[in-house]
Amino acid sequence: MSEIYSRKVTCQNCKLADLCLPFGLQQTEVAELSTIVKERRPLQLDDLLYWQGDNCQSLYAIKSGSFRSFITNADGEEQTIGFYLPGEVMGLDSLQHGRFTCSAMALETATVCEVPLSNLNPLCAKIPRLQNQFMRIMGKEIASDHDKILLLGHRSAKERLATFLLMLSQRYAALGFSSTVFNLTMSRLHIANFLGLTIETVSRQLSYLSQLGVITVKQRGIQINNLDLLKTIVNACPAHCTADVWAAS
Amino acid sequence: MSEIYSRKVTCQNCKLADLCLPFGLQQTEVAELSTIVKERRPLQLDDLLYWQGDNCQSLYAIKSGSFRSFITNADGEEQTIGFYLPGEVMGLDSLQHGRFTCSAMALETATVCEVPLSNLNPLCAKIPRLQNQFMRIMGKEIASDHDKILLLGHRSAKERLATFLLMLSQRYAALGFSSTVFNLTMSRLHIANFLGLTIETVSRQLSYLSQLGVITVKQRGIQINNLDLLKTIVNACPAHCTADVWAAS
DNA sequence: CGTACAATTGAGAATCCTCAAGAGCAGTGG
DNA sequence: CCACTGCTCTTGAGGATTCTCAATTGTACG
Repeated sequence: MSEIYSRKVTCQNCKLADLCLPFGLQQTEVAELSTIVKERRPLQLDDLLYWQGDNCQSLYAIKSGSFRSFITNADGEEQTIGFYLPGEVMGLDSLQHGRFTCSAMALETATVCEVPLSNLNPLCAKIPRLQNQFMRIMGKEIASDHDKILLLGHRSAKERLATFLLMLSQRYAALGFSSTVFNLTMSRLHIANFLGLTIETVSRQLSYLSQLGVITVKQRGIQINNLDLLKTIVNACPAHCTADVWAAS
Repeated sequence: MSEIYSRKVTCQNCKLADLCLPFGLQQTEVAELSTIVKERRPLQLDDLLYWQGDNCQSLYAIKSGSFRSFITNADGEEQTIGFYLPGEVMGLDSLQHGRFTCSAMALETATVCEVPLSNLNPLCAKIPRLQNQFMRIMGKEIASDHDKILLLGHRSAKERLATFLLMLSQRYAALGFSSTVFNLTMSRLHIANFLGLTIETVSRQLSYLSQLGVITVKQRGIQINNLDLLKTIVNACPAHCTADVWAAS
């Protein structure tokens, strides 16, 4: 571990560059961006990256590991808003008033690149390509949030689970990982909390998908056996469809 | 009508400036911004401002009226993502790939200011305050979407309706309109579609809130009689609470 | 090996949906 | 002015999905 962190890590040699702020930039521009990245910070499981209400000085790009963002309501209940994987940028919700509107917690050992806003803004003005990429990242966050709104507003428990797995699959694929075999870094409770379901319902739907043969579940381990069928369930499964209908296809 | 549109409309004399892109800018900067606003376009009920999949050349700031944004799925079903009021900017979801990921339709007679991206980006680089305000607007969109995710994932039908009305109330208040008396510009169907409910449930919950005396409903007309109680329902109403509990407070 | 925690499975209850009918309102035409 | 039509909205009854409560199983860790 220490060997990894002693080696100088820059945006130039980062494998995630194409998903992150450097995408589309020229070599010299990436180098310039790299100079403003303040710190590569390691975190452990359940470490808080930032807390709801904190003053936001920086955005955070995930270099490794995964995070959960959540809002704590007046009763102290945590309500999960989303999950973040490497290459994704966290903290964009704070740009409205300069304060984080949610908290971010590490789901496993993780590292983040801290990008101070006081440096990023001038650099965006100087490098139009960076400005464009930052816009793309914000647009992606908004489009992704719209997908979540669709998911929560218009899908049954079965579809929510299928969609959740498919989204993870696609995000892992974009990272160069397997799209069919991966480990969930979040607990059933976090999944349930995110999908607006109970852990029992999450467990039941996972069992159901497992019985169909679409996936194999072994604790946090997920294997997708039939990606096409999973997509079919995501797109067209009406609330009243039965197991038999889908088993037949 | 023609009289209004013949008069030169600029960002400088726009009453919504403080909610929109000009906020925080100096006089000369507002004037400069105003020159890139291409067109003030009037629309009628059910007119499409843009269509899902269209190439996005411009963002649209609402000057008057209201809009509904929605995604059409493979089966042709419309799924409402959100509602937009004057001073709000539409089209931010398209910044990821340059194409609109949803459609926008006028809920009533409306006018929008078209802001070409090809002009806005260079101007942001030139005017840091505009850059900052644009960031704030995008942050607001993201924070607002997070609120919707919370609403749909963690709230009962009763709370969803109460929250929906409270959010509208606050947005109207920000516009200088009454926060307690307003007309819904969207049908029950659109509300239901947005909240992930059926129109029957929406109607029932409105009746319920009406019986409690919290609101008075007359078709599209809404009057909030007890804003505090409405907020109480929004914040703390567990799924199993009964009418009596709330009537007592 | 025992404890603590996470996850699964089952049975009954509550919420919300589906289907159906009726009421209210706007617009049209006689 | 009134009846008719079409539409939106409301209200009711029964059914389906999901939640709640409870017990069991499985896994990790000391």
